[in-house]
Amino acid sequence: MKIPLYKKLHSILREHIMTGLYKEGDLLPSENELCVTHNVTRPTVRQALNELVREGYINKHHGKGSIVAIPSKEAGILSLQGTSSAIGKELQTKIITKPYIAKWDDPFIFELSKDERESGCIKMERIRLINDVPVFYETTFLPNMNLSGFCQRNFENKSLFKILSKYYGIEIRGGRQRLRAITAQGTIAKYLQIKKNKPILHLERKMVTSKTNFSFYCSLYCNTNHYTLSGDF
Amino acid sequence: MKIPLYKKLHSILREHIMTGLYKEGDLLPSENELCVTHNVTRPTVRQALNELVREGYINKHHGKGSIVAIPSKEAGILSLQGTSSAIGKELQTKIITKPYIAKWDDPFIFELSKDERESGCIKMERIRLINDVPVFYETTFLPNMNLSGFCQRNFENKSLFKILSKYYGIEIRGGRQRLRAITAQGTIAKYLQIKKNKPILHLERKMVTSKTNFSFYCSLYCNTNHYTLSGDF
DNA sequence: CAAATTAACTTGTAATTACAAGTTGAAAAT
DNA sequence: ATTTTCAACTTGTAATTACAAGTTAATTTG
Repeated sequence: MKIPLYKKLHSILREHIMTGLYKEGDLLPSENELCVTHNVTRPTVRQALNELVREGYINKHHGKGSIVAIPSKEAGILSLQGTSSAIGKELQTKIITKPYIAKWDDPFIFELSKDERESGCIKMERIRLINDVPVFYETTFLPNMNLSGFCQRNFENKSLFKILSKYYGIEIRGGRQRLRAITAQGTIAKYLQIKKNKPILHLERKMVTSKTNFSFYCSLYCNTNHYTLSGDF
Repeated sequence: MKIPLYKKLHSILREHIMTGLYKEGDLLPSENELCVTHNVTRPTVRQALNELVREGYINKHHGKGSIVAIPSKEAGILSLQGTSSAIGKELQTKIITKPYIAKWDDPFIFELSKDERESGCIKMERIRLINDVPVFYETTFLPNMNLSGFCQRNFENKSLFKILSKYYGIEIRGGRQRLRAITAQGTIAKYLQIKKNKPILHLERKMVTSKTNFSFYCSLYCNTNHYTLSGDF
C-alpha cells in the first residue's frame, strides 16, 4: 500500500507524542530539522504538522516553533463524571452479551446506509460500574465490515475506543447524539439495580470514524443519581 | 493592513457560499479556474479551500471537485429536535422573569472567577414552547460586565445567542455541559405543565465566548417526552 | 553595565513545476 | 447499440525556491 510521506511523518510524530518521547510543553524539532531527519521537504513537513495542529497535538508559534500539547480528547462526546467523589479508580466494565453477529433492528435508531444494512451488525451489551454500582447499561452496534476477530476479543474492562484505534486503526471523528429522560423499566431497572420508575437518561449516539463510511452506534441508559453525563464542546 | 492572499480568497469564497451564490450541492470552480480568476497559484487556492473544508463549507472529492455543503453549526451544543413532526415553525419563547441584577447563587453550578463573582449576576428565566406546549424551562446567568442596556432589551421570541452576537459582538467559542435525569417537582412541573414525578432532563451549561474571560451559564429543564435534546460533535 | 543592534534562528506566505491518481464523457471498437 | 478505450478534465502529493516576519540571544555600542 502507498501511504503519502506527510501521512507517514504525521503518524510518526503523533506516535512520539503519545508515547511521551515529546512531552507536553516540549519544543518539537524545527521544520527544517524534520526535513533533514526524515528526508522530505518543508511543504511535506508542514502538511504533517498542520494535521497535528488540527488534532490538537501541537500548537505552532510564529518565529518560535511547535509546542507539544495534550489534545482535549472526545470533545463534545458526553462522558461520565463524578459529582463529588474521586472518579477513575473504580471503573469496571462488565460484559452482558459478548459481541455477536445479528441483524440490524428495523427501524434502527439512526438511518443506515445500504452498505451498512447489507453487511449486518455486530451487537454487544455492557454495563459500566463505579465502585461496584452500575451506572451505564450500553448496547453497541457496529457494522460487520473488516473487523476480523472482533467477536473473539476480550472487552472486559477494556475501552472499545482504544481497541478500535489500536487494532483496526479506527479513530472517532465526530457524530451525533440524542438525549431523553425516561423512567427505568424491566430489564433496564434490573441491570442498573434501581427501582422501577426512577428517572434515567437515555442517550443514542452515532460515531463517525476516520475510516470512510464506517460509523458505529450505541444506545446507553445512565443512572444519573450519583454521576452526571458531561462533556466539553 | 496586510491580509494574506489565501485568507482573502477564503473569505471571498465563504461569503459566496453564505450568500447563496454557490448553493448546497453545487460544484465549486476547479482549483485551476480559481487560480485564473483570482490571479493566484494553486497552493494558495488549496490553502483557502482547506480552510473551507475544515469549517465544513465544502467537501473535496479526488478527481471530481469541491462540493458546497452546509456547515452544521453549534457543534457539540445540545439543541432541540423534533422526534417526528416538523419543527421550527411553532417555537415560542416566553419570559418568566425579565433580566434583573442579582447575586450569584452560592454555591453556583459552575466555578466562578473572582472577576465574575465581583461583577454580580444578570439573571433571567424563560420558557420555550413548541406548538404552545412548554418544552424548556431555562434560567440564564450572565456576569454583569459591559452589557449596557441588557436588562432593558426585549427577549420575547428572540434568541439570546443572536442578541449577544449582534449587539455586543459576543460569539460562543466552546463550553461545558452536564446532564442528569430527574423527576419533575413543584415549580418545574408547573412551568412545564407536566405531572409530578415525570422524568425530565436537567442540563447545566457553561458557555465560553470570544470575549476574553466572559462566560455565561444556564440551567435548563427539558421535557423530552415529545422532543429530544440532540447535537453533533 | 545597560541598552540597542544585529545575526541567526524560527514559522508564514507564495510562486513554480511535475507527476500521480480518481472521474467523466466523448470517441473508437466491437 | 453496447462496450471499451482514451483523452481531458479534476484533486492529491511532493520537491524547489524565495522572501516576509516573529523570536531569541549574542554582540556591539553608548
